[in-house]
Amino acid sequence: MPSSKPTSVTMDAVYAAPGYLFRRMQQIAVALFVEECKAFDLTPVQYAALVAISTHPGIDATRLSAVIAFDRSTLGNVIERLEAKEFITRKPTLEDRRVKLLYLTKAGAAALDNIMPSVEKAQARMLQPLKPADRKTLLALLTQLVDLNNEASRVPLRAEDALEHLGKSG
Amino acid sequence: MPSSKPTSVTMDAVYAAPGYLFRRMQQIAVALFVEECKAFDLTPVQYAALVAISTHPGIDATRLSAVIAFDRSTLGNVIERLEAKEFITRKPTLEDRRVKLLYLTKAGAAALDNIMPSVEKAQARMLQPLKPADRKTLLALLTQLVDLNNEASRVPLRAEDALEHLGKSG
DNA sequence: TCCATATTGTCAGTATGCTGTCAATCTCAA
DNA sequence: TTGAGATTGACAGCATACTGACAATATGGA
Repeated sequence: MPSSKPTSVTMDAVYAAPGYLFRRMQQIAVALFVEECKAFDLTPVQYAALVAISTHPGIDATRLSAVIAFDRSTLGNVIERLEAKEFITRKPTLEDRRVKLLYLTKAGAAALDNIMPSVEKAQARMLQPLKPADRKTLLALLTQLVDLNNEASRVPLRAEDALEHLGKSG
Repeated sequence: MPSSKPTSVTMDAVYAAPGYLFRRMQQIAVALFVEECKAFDLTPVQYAALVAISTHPGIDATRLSAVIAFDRSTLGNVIERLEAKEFITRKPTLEDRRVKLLYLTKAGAAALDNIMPSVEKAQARMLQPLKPADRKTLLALLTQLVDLNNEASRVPLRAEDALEHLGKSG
């Protein structure tokens, strides 16, 4: 039974690794979102962006990326697609000719209203298999962990950044 | 306070949604993995594939996709890259001319040995911010949830599939 | 004012992930 | 044995994600 080779990794070790479990849950979460929301032509990412733009009308792309913890590069394409669907508009500003401010269109606002119940159903389904008490525990620990690990990701969440554009001319 | 408009979503609702938290933790987990393992030229996905091939020498791509819960399409590219790095080899078989069996090369086995400590360090860092007891709780709930939601993802985990190829000629 | 520096949106390149399709091949029942 | 149906690897197309670079523009100090 003993061997001269280094201890080899087993699949069980992989299955028990937090990184593997997070990847798997992300996979599952997206699948459930897509299944519940397929009628609305919005991905989870596009949905989050839409909510942020709805909450912060006139935000610019860089600020938006901080508010939803998205890479700036990735966000460019997301914005492009949301604009193609006519859910948002991009308006240049005279104050700073580099930035383009983002606004929800009527269609975008309507889409948001319509999709909400399905999003909530998807979110509920993710935790459904757990007992209610366990759901609360998991959610609390996860929230805590994401917050404490915020700086570890390339694009940390900066919810406050959303307010910056208000102070510019106000 | 009452309004004729539908209740609008807030960012706080997004931040508290399990789907958002899972996406965020996945982001963080990958960032930590890459940071710890950047010297080894292996992504988390490539690492998992390598472990599975190491554990199941002579597995084919379809079986492999079931063992690590990966889309078959995606896996093709992953295998391609692992082959380009000469960490694995693909060998056609006479029994079934459609399949190509996967084997670790010496370089692949060495890479796996070398990267292991860094992988473990990355995995540990993900949960580091939590109290030890909370880490155990989170891990247990997460394992449970992933298992119970297994069928929800497009590519459910089928760990047993790995053994199928053994029965063929044995 | 002018210039070093920073910021903004964009782009190219790489790597997951998913849907859907296809040709080659295998299997099994009629 | 043969032909319908399943399986396999491959591919095209779309949508995240990240790295690194770039031109246009802004900003603040010398």
